[in-house]
Amino acid sequence: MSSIKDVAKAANVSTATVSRVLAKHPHVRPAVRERVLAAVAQLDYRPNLIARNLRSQQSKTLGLIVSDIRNPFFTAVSRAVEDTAYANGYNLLLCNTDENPEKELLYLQLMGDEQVAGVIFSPTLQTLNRWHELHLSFPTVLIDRSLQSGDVDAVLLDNLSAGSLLAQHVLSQGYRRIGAIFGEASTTGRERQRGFEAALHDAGIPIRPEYVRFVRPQSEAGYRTTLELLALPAPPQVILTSNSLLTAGALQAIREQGLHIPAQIGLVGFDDTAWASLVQPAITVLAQPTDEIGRSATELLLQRFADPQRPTRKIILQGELIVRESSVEQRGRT
Amino acid sequence: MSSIKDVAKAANVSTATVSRVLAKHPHVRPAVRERVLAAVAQLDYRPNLIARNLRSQQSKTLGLIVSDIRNPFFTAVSRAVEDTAYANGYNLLLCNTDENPEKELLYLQLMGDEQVAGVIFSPTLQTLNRWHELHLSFPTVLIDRSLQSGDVDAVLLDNLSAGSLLAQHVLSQGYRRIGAIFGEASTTGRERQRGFEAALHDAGIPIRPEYVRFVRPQSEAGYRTTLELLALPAPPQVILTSNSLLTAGALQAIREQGLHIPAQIGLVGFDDTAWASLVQPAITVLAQPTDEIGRSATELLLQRFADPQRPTRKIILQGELIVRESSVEQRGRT
DNA sequence: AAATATATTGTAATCGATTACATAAATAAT
DNA sequence: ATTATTTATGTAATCGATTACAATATATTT
Repeated sequence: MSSIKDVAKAANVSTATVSRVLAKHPHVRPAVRERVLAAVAQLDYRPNLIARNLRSQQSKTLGLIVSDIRNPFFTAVSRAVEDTAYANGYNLLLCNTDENPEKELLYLQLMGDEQVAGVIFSPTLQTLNRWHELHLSFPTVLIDRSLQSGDVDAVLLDNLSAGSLLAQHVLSQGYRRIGAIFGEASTTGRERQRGFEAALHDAGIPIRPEYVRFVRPQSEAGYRTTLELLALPAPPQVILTSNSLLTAGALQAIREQGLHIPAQIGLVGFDDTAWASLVQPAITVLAQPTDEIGRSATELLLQRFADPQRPTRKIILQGELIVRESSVEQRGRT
Repeated sequence: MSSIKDVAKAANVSTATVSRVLAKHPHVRPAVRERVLAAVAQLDYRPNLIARNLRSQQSKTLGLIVSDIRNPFFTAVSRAVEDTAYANGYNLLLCNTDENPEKELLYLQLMGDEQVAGVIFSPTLQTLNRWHELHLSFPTVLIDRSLQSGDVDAVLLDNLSAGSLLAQHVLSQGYRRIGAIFGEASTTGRERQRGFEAALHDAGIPIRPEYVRFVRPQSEAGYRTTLELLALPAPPQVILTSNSLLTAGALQAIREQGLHIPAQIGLVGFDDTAWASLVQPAITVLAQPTDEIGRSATELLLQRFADPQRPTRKIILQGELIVRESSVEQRGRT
């Protein structure tokens, strides 16, 4: 590994001159520039980024902190984040927190220690509530979840509308007894629930508390809760889930109970995963614009680097309702 | 941000002493240690990892270079890699190459520039062929794909056995006209094919070239190729695919043709994705031990750090055949 | 008590790149 | 031709932590 000193020696100039050539400063004689470039090529010199970072007090690394990269939503977002990051000369440090506030704090601290330029983060409610005690040394863009108060950059789905849209859809299909399973770990579930209930309210449908559940956003919980809902004296005619893991669990439970979708029970969920259109019947979903979420979040962060003073911004993106067979026409039912 | 100098000043000692206290060196008077620790706590001092890395000439970062994190195999592996990395005090830099050899070279170079401690890499055939020209400055563990010659650490599936196992399974189910779609980008597809053909050969079944295809390992190619296979004068009775994206495409094509699985056409594939057991009929798959692959690869890398001289090692893991409904009993067919 | 060993702490070099400042050389202006 | 500018390059400080070496203080041995 050759250093800038080796290049300087080989080109018979000072390290300062080498640095200037590489940084494309003006005021270097063409002849000298050529000598330096030749030495660089000759030695196959590559600047040491660690040294550069130390001196410049900033790195070209972004952090991405999500609960679990295996959640298809985060998988898709992370890919978009990486693409955008690399396109702008940044690399990506990845962390999984499992919705564990302690891990979140640990990783945020790590990001500080690593001197990342900034972080894209999907926090739990707990960490969100302590946000102002944290005093992070780097800018952050929240995704998927956010504070009520608008003092952090964020890219979010319009969860209220999304919840409403899904609810309106099942209502329009004639379903009246509507079960719903939301994630409990984040603000997202709550907001989707509010949209959901608003739609029911607007349609004059009473909300039955026993139909609305908040659980850990995992397949297993979706499975268990669906069985509970189906075991009610008057089970729901359709089940709405607020993330794809819950949907998978619900689907499994419905299958095990031998119920036919959508004739005996409807099913709708969030996130257009690979399998939502592969299962039969295909699942109606509220698709999130994952690519745009990842890209916008990264761009927001880059803009924040460019102007630390500018007012925070919340980007609210709309979901897209993709109607499939799992929630078809049910008019005439009770 | 306070530096070690600030701590030294606050504790009225030299920076060397602060460093010693933090590194838990012996030979520091308890009283001084306390003073330093108090100053550290007081100032909320955290060592600057960049400076530490520069001085120690090594970082605590691993690189993970895969073709696309959205491929469920890599998603699962990456999670295991992260867990193991973090458990050992390392963080993870993530790159997606899209099977593009230029991107691979670029990212390998980046890893060098970032002075990562090591890299876990799933390379294309092209890059593998040029491996010895590369002269990487860091140790590497290959996953999923490898060189014939055993001079790089690697963690691999026993692809030959896996291919055989799947082929034997469909043979045992009475299928005789067997179509197969393999990925073309890597050695993996070739090996699975060799296992596949060996099993057919052992069973005395002739191999029909028109049934065996090599394509880009993507859903779209799986779809197109399946349509081609189904359009043959004597279409295969079962289709074997060598990764989950191909399986998804094949499934879609079969569905579109209105064919019944497994009565009219069987389907088997690789990787036990979330959806393989959710679709109906559930898909028979050769499951890869993704957790173990990720963990082993990371551990292999850590062992390499500990002993750069030790001979390279190839860890060959066995896949598990999970028989589901997509490939049931077909005895009596022609 | 002197000599020797051990414990404790500080000074300063080091990692590799960047850059403020100084200096020298070349050019332009008077 | 002399002075003022501009251009080109080098010297050395800097980023923050680690550590070889030196220096001093304390303890142990004889």
